[in-house]
Amino acid sequence: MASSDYRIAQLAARSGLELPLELDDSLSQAAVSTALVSVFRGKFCDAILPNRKTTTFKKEEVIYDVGGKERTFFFLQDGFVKVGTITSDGHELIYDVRKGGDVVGELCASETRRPDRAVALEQTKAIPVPFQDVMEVVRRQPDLLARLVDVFCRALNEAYAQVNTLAVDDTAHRLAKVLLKLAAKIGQQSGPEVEISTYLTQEEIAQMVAARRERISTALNFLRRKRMIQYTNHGHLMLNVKALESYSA
Amino acid sequence: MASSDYRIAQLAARSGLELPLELDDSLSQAAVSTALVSVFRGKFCDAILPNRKTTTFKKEEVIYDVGGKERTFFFLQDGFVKVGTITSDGHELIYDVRKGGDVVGELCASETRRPDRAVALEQTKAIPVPFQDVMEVVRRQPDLLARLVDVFCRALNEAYAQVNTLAVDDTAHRLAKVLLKLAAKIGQQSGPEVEISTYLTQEEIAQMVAARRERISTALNFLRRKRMIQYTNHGHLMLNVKALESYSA
DNA sequence: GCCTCGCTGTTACCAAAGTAACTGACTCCC
DNA sequence: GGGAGTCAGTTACTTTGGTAACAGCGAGGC
Repeated sequence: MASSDYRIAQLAARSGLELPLELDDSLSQAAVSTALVSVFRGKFCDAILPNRKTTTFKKEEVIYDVGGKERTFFFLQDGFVKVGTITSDGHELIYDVRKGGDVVGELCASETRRPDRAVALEQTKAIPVPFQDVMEVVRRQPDLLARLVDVFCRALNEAYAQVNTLAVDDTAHRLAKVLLKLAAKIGQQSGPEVEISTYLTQEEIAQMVAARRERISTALNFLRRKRMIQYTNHGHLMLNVKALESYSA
Repeated sequence: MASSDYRIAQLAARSGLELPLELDDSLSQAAVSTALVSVFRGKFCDAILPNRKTTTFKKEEVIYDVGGKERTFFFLQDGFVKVGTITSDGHELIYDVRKGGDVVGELCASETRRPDRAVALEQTKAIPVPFQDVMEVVRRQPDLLARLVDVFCRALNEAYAQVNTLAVDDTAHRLAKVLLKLAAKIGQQSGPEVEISTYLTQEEIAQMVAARRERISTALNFLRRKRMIQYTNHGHLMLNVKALESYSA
């Protein structure tokens, strides 16, 4: 049903038809998942971060890049970062978005050349820590082991979730899932909705969904007509999390 | 060039045309990547496995399933296992294939309900070890930490590689990459080629490639006509690794 | 103010992949 | 030896998504 709606919307877009703006009858309470918050906060930071210097990255600045050989984790203090790679055909592909309290760069644990890259979406403060130091701290304080394992395991889970959605969902459903992930990770409650306060271009969203920008434009409009999201031209996204969840399920 | 060949092959298949069986002029030496062999062999096994009992799983038997709540790793002694999940639309999706010396079930480290499943492709011997015991051993022998991290990090790398290929490659290229992965993981050198000795149906290969079985049939035939692979009806795959690598690059 | 540039929205067209349906070959079991 | 079941190969048709091209809009610089 939802799927065939979207198909009709696509056809309508092509044929220039205007769709009625149906009011969604589920006036839902948005709820932000706290699934992936700040796994490294607390003890880990206390143990590893004192006496290290913070680096500040400007918006758009590359924190580390594909092919990099320095084996360092970055503990994000503040700001937002996109983690992804450059595909063989030269396009950017975004795996994940992380924020203050998260770590990035963990893939250097087994590779000598980084397969991924991280770029600041906003001005971001991060503390670089050599991988060896991380291991050393964990060896000395074995109760931190669970935290370290958790970081990898969550990332792995999410990566598989992405494989799943790429394997079965169409663009609109993938987009809904990406928006929900953003809500959980960088969204802030704003009345009944969740707001994404950092501005993302459709191109960037397309890189997260793994689809062309044009499709994203159509799909965002579709979700907006369905009252699952709101946005204006260069404005912020406001998400109706409950509606998106029921759509993407 | 290679891509447009495949397109022509598809059109030919539709129109009933027969293509000339071009001889591939690169008489290459196959080389099996040893990237992912047996990370947990050696010290880890010595430390964790003595005095535990082996479980034997028959071909097709489920080792653990989606939704399972037991938090155990399985150390594979012998045999071949597929790791994957059941998608929301009820189809199986295969993430990975593992063999004696590898571990499966590592995702239980952060989830309470397993998101994945593992099924024996052949008769398989495995030693179940509660996650807590794994952590305990690592705490006691911190030099094993690197091994544990490596297991997760490699899996994460591979998962991202899968996201990449799903995002950019067509079916034939994804298939070539899956075959190379199989060669590296469960292949055995056989003269100039690499043989996949466990029999996989096209349906199973389709679940690894995330495409319909019919596409796989067409794509396998395409690769066979190009002399990149050999196989007979219920027979084993023989891979020309070098040719596949140059195709999938 | 005007102009450029980057972002969004939309279209017509084409290529890739899913769907459904059927055929033939082989295996296993009675 | 016959029949059922499973797997591979192929096709016609439909749906989805990528391609290319362009128009409108708004912000910022000159």
